[in-house]
Amino acid sequence: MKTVKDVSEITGVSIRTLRYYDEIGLLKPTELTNAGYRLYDNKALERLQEIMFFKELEISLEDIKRIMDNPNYDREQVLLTQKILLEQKRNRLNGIIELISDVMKGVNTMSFETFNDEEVQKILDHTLKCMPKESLEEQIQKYGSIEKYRDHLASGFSNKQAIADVFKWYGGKEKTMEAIMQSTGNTEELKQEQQETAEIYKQFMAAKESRDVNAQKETVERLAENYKKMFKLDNARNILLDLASEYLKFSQLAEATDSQFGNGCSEYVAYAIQKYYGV
Amino acid sequence: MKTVKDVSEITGVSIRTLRYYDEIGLLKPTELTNAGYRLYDNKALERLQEIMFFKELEISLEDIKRIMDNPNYDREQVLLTQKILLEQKRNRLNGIIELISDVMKGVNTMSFETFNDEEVQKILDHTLKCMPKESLEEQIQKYGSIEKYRDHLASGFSNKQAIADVFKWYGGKEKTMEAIMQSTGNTEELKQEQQETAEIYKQFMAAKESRDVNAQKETVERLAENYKKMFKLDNARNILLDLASEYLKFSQLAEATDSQFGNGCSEYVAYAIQKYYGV
DNA sequence: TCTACCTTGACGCAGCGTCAGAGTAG
DNA sequence: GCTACTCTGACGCTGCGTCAAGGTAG
Repeated sequence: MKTVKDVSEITGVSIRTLRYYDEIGLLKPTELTNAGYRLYDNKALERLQEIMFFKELEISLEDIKRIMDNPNYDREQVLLTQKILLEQKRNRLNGIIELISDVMKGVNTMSFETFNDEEVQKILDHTLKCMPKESLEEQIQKYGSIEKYRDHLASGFSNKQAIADVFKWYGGKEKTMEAIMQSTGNTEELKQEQQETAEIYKQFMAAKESRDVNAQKETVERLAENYKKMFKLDNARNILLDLASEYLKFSQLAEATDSQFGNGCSEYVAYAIQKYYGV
Repeated sequence: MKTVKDVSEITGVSIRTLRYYDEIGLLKPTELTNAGYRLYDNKALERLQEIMFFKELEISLEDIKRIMDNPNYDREQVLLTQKILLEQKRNRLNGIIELISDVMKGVNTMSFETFNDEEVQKILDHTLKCMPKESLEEQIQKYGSIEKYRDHLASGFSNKQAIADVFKWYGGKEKTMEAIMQSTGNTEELKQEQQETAEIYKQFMAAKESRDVNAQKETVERLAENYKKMFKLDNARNILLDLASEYLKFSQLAEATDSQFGNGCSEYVAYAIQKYYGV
């Protein structure tokens, strides 16, 4: 029979921990002396070893208790679930690590101030100038005059949430301005980008059919690269995650995507993105 | 001026969180009404956005506060530190995930019972039978008789901690027995294994010289593979981590390794292993 | 009697969620 | 006066570390 100190020294588990395990009923001492001293036998030690093993797998004490108290509990199922959970966590960390790396590349600019009027004017000018003639005329038709359309665009800048999202993608005001100013209205380029995007979505549908986990992952990476190029982003994580949640809202965007590439496409892409980034 | 509810709806941050940020001084409301209602202006919203951004990077609220309250605080340094920390976490997860995968392959056996006498006898018989003749004779010289040597070996089985370690490597009793019984005393094989190990350690020293992070990682992987083969393990994580901590104790093993492969070798290998598994 | 153990509380940690009870704005 | 807010406590969660105050074994 060993005292708490013995057990602690043998196993490296702290005395407080032994008390706690007793408290929550995970590891009761084999017996108690008259004075209430805890005594453990070898079986208790073995149980403790097994507890430590599961703890290393980051399984919660409550789950460990469940596993060990029902010998017919499906350990394999528990391990599998735990593995999936840890993979998710790891993927999330990978996403964040990548985000930090990319933020650090352009680390000089991380202010979250909103645009002032002058900057808004500049952006609008640029936007209108770069729009393809046909779509500009279309919009003018729709809004009545170019001034009204301009006001509509400007009103977008009062939508705090939208701006916050954009900042989140770009990491700050300067970057956002820069990206907007660099974007051209080059129709040819636009077409190419659309074609590339279409291909990627087809690739998603193929991965969906074949249930190929690796293909799924690679397609998400391709999509990320594409978004980085298209929007001149350093990092695509946030914008892709926003895209995913938009898809999952059964929004117009989801409908449009599904009707173009097949039913369930948007849902699959959303799922793939979230899985990739561990969300 | 926005109330807590407005801010919560705009940003998705809960009201309780706003109260908490006020409490710890991370985000104070712009002003308070006579009745004590919290009111926030746009600047506060922007600050909140920035807070959310840092929070996404898993930076603690205390650190966020420090970063934001000293504008001349070295953000780049904070990001770098955070990145290293997250990479460490990720590596740890990778190790655990691998461990689970390997445990699941031989999932039938996960009992931590100790050996009974009969089993101990079997193991001892096998060990003695497989030992190269010269070393057996050497040990007999040392201990006086074969019986005494046998007793010495058997006493090793009463060292609970050693057994616990072995079980941790193998995942249970059955596996351990199996591994022991399969191990042969083939001298030729042993020599080859030693040579392979020596090569790996030289590779470590080369990586040490060149400060090549990738080479370091790959060498750890090679070492892991080697251990798996040598000891017929499913997974080498635990045994390598034990090896690392043994090296860091400036033990005999560390001294021997250093004298064979060069000064600082054991320390470097230990560091590489711990880094690889994120410990 | 001295010393090295042992015991049971109880607070603290991070970042809020989730009540309860009471006041306030419109 | 009704409703939808708002406020300030205060406890709970996880897994212990770290005291304090007091009993016990040898």
